[in-house]
Amino acid sequence: MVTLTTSEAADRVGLTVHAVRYYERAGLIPPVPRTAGGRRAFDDEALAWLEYTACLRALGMPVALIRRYVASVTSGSPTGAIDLVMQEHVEALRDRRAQLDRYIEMVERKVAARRSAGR
Amino acid sequence: MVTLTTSEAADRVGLTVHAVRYYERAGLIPPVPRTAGGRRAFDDEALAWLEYTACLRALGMPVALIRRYVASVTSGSPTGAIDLVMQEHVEALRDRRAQLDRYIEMVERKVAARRSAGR
DNA sequence: GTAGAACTTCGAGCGCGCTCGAAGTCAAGA
DNA sequence: TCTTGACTTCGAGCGCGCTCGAAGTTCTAC
Repeated sequence: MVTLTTSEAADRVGLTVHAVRYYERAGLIPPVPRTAGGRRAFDDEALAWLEYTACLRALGMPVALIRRYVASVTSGSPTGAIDLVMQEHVEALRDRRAQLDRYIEMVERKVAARRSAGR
Repeated sequence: MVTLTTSEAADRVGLTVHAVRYYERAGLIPPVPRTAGGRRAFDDEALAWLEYTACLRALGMPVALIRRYVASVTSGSPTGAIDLVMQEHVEALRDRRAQLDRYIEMVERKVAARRSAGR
């Protein structure tokens, strides 16, 4: 089994080592397997979690919500409540996308107007 | 000329009065016209600025950048540099939208997978 | 065996973007 | 005129999400 060190994993997902450690400490990813010497050894699963969490953060999902999600999944909680939360997040993302479309158009018009007005 | 008070303007664009005052103080909007008593009286132009700035903030444009933009426009600076910055921001928005699309799909797959796996 | 790099934990600090409270001023209604 | 309440400035405080430094440990190369 190939494993990665903290810095390798951080590079892989585009985070700093500090951020990666913070993610584990803050419960944004499940505990990462360790070597005999106590160092993190990211296996495929740990890396997948890290990637997924990095994605959720990039989407603007709050740390507290990701923490709840991770806790729910790792505890094997049978309630579907957290999935509902995720579903809602996806809905919110769609809204945000639509809003983004409108905003892009608005900013473009502004820029174009200023350009045609001779700066 | 119809003008709005701070709280009316704030309601209109979905900000708090504190945030509106902060925006002016921080140079995110040009100085707002005042009544004889020193109170803000938002005319159409001031309101348009407020709406636009609120939009830019919602898009994630940093306060410092908006400040530069506002300073550039209000000073009538002839350089097109700030427009370039805005153009770059629009490009960044497009990238972000594309990323958002990918992420939405990714999260959806995850949610669907957990659902079909019986929670 | 030892130097040095890379890792570890812990806790403090920081930048952003507001947010709020204090203390005072202004405006509209009774 | 007086009350009520929304407005004003100013500066401090705060929550989030890292970020960094200190002090110590472990791994790797020589």
